[in-house]
Amino acid sequence: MPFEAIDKPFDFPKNERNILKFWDESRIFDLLREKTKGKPRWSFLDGPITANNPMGVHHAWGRTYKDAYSRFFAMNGRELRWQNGFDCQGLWVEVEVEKELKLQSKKDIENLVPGNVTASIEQFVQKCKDRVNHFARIQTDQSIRLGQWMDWDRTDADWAKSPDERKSYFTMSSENNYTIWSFLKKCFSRNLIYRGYDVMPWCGRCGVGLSEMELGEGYQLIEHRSVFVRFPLIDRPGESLLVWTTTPWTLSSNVAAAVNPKLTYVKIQCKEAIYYLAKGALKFDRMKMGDKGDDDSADMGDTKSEGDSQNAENKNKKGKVAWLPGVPHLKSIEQMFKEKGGKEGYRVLGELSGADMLGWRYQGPFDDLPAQQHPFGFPEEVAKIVQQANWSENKPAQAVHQVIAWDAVGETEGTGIVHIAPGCGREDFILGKENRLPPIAPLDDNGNFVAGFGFLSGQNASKPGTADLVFDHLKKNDTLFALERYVHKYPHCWRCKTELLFRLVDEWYIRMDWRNEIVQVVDSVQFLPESLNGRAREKDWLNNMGDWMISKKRYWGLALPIWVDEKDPTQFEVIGSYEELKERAIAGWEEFDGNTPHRPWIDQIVLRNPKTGNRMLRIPDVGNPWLDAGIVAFSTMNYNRDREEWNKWYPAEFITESFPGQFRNWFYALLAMSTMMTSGKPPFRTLLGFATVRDQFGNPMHKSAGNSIEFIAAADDGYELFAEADPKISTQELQNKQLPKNALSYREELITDKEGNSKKRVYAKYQPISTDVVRWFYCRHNPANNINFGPEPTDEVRSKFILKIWNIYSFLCEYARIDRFDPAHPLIPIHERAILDQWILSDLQQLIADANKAFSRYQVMDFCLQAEAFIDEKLSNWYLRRSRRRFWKNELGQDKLAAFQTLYEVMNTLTKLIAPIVPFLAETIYQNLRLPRDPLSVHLCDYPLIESSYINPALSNQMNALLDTISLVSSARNQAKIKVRQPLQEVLVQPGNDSVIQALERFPDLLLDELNIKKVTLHRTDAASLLEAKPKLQLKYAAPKLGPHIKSAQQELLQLAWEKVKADLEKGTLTLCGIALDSNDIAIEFQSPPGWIGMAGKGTQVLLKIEISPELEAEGLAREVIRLIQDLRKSADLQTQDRIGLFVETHSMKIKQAIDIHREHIANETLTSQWFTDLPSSKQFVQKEAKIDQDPLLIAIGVI
RNA sequence: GGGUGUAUAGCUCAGGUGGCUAGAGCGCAGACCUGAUAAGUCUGAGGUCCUUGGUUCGAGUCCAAGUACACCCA
Repeated sequence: MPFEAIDKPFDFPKNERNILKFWDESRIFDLLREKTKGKPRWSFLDGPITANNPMGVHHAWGRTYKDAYSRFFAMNGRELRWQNGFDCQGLWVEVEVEKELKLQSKKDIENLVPGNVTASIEQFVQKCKDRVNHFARIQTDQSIRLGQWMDWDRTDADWAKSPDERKSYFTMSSENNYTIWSFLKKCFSRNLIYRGYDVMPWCGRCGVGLSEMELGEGYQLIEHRSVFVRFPLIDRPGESLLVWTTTPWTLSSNVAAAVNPKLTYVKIQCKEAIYYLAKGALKFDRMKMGDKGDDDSADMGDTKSEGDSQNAENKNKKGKVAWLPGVPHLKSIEQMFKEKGGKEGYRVLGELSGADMLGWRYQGPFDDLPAQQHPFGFPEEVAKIVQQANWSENKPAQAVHQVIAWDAVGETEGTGIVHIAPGCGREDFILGKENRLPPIAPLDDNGNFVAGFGFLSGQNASKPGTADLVFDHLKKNDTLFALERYVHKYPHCWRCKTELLFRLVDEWYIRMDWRNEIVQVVDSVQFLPESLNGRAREKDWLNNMGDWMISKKRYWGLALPIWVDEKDPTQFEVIGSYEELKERAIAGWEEFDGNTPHRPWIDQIVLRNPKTGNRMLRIPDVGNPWLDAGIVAFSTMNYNRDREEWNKWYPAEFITESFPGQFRNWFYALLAMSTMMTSGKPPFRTLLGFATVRDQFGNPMHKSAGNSIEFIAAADDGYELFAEADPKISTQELQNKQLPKNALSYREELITDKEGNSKKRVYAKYQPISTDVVRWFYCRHNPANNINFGPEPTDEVRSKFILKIWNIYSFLCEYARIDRFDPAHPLIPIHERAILDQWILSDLQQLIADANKAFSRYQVMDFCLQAEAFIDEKLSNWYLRRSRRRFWKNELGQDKLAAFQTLYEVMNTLTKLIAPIVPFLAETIYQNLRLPRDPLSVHLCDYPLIESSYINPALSNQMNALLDTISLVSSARNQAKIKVRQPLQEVLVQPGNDSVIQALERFPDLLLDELNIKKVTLHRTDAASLLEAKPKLQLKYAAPKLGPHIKSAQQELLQLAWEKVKADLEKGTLTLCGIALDSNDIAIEFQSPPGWIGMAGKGTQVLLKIEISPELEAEGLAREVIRLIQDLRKSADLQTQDRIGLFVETHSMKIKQAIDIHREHIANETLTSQWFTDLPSSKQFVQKEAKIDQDPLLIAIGVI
């Protein structure tokens, strides 16, 4: 039976859980799939979520879009795949597993089973799989809680299956991995796969190289010690190059020194020694930025703010180097010479060009190390490659130290002579190759010195103690010139925050010289929202990106199917499938078969090189995880097993993901891989990007910042946020400034932070938000902008939308139940219903049209805002407010029935319109409204289409005109300071357009009731104006006609009498400064005449008579009395339909008389069935002392 | 260092092709309405439309330079 009573207050989160149960038990999702089976397809491709942690509220944004659009298209009768995806492989999982197992390094991983690397990796990989499965299941449950409909793995039996057999896709599945193999094979057969040697940023903790893109994410301003070193010149006894470096450990691997041949250098004598350095470097103020000659004196008076350097984040001010507080500012090099020279100071002996110095040979600071003495560089493996690739002469580094040319050398950083270590820096490496110098690569995977570096071997390069060892060594051989503390921006591992090192490594790449093919594909897909210019961004990335580095020296991930000839590292092959591997394997197949294509099992496989007959071994590297995610347009759509089926779903109609980063990540991988796999068919038609979730103050969300919110906390559990500060700050201040308001409770704690400072932390606890609120919150937002999420913004959405629609629904149920309204009753034809009914149904059709348009264009925000406006401005605030009395009537007559049928239809339709966005709320309302003949669930209904016979544009215009007019009159009332409760006699309206006239002729009652006025009189349009008129030029139209005469025309217009202007305009032309203008060119402003209250807007004028007769006053007083009684009824918790006994007592004759005159009216309004002449003594009665104006009034009521 | 974008009320944001006496929501203040409302209505306070120059009768809007921030790239 419809219209069950509704709990007050209503527990929305609990209700959502009940709805989930209902969907489950009644198999609603299955029924939907049955309903849409065989219908036209709408292909959605899910971008996989990283299965590494429980969901945060930020995950809900994209998942809400995915669900809302899926549900819409399903209601629209389209068939979907409903497949969710999990991203499983990669370093992020490994890092978390390492934390779990408390492992510090790759060495620890390989020693999990002591002494057995293979077994250790096997165990580690298994832990990674376990973690992925664990969190995939949690995310599945949480997504279900979000209301996301996908074909989920729900039962233990589902989760016991292999990833290949589950309903969601997993990038760790064998299918996914083998499909990537086939992609790599295609690349290989086009000769695009190569092995590259390069110096890369390297994280010694993770043991991986970082790509350029990862590098950018981890720059921090930190302090290092930099050093000035002397390189003694071999053919010039007593003379030295002066060299500066911020990475002392790289001096061990020095090979050359670079100068700029175009710069001028100076020869300086200080004490007995002679030094060479760049002329410009000598006196340069090293605290200034060196880029531009920026010596303008514009920063006068800036000294105060410069001195104010307590700011830890010392901003990079104009021309100033960013610096840390507490670190001494840098000395100039000249100052160092002065200090070293004592009384004698220093002398400049001469100048020379950098070009003159080229070829000078010098003695390196670490020439006695074995590493410096090994031909072709060091260590052995590197030397081998260098020799093979013919990058250098057959000499050790120590024998080739010399001055080389590099035009990037400047004189504003260091000494203008740059220490070059080709094994420790990217530019150094390139320079080394150009000059045929052998590289020395000092570090192993963990950032420790390898053997061959004497006392340095085994030391970690980024530990400060290592720098001390270097300094000691330099002091011992008397090459240390000066030490200093130095501040710079230095890259860190974005994942574990360790300082990065630069290291010579070999990695595998896909050459991307076929990027134009991808660009063409990009041209054929749609990027939304348009304001983001996604296509341009993607193209920009494609045109600027380097080759794609696909390898990582780790354990858990795609096993790159590359096998290299054991004896000739230049020969390698890519394997494209399981079958091919089986065919080619000459050893290890038995160990491998039956396992997933992962390490360590795959590592056992040995192939034979058909060209050389040598054995081929797999490279130990795993793949870039974007390969995993980029292949899913194939691996999840049956590309390998059923090409015909794949063709039906490819390309996807729609994808949506958070865009920061994805133009170079998932979007890129998807586009690139699809281009390669299909020779140019796009993987999707429309891409919807959306921005980033912030906290409600606009700050990034971080667990450590206390402002992040877990998804399940927002949905069900409630959540705590915290802010912290110095204990001296009062708790109150923290609450006011740094925490959102409206918390349920607060608590505070004293803590000690990492630096050992004691801090006060204040926690604020909030109630759960409920997922419908979260979903509407996201959908109503512009996807191009970041969204600020928190208790206050979500509260706003709750009251603005969820509660508003809920209250209308609750009103409908309450009265429908009282009146036993039967929705199955034959419908009253629309033209026989009240004007309000016709109007709201007409405007509802517009909303239906807007909804269909917005959803099918992937602009759901437009619909949400229109729905909010419809519900608030039209339905709640006008239709229902003006219709309430129709529902209060005693008997169920035609008009009341029409009102019920109308409100029922509006609510029923609205429910379907919003169902894709707020599925729980919609289902709840629908279930309480539906008839037995209706579909079992709102989600099994068809999405509403417009009913054209309901559409009545003229009526909409009239109603808008009426609302405008009402707004004018109530503004006038407000100005006159007469409450609406006080009836007034008359309002005059001079209409500005036909809609106002029609409205006031058709339905004046709406205006009179709303404004509590007895009579409205239409003032003739052609009569004299009600208000005093002031004509002004409408510049938008008049200006082009008047041109330079505008000012004089304005003057002339001021002089003219209004009657004359009006008469001229009615004739058609008004001439100013000899130029003909028409009525469009003139705007008219109005002022009310003295003694009247008037308003004007949109051409309409209203004039309100404010005289109050004794009759009107009595009526007003009666209404005051009614309101007071109603208040009392409400505060006494009476039921709406309870009948009461009433006692009223006052000394005011006016009020007494008003009550007597309106006795019957008061009784009707307040459901009074018995008037008491004495104060009833019964306990059932409640009483209240009230006041009308200054007169006291005693009221008592009780249920009878 | 290069590219792109943004800069409007305390906060979040609107403001095609120049006509603006610059708007909305939230927040704030006052009044009002209310037996669906956890709401709503009306009014008010609050802006150097980032800065400086230019084009124009007229610039939030167009142009140039600068500053700050964001994103992308190196």
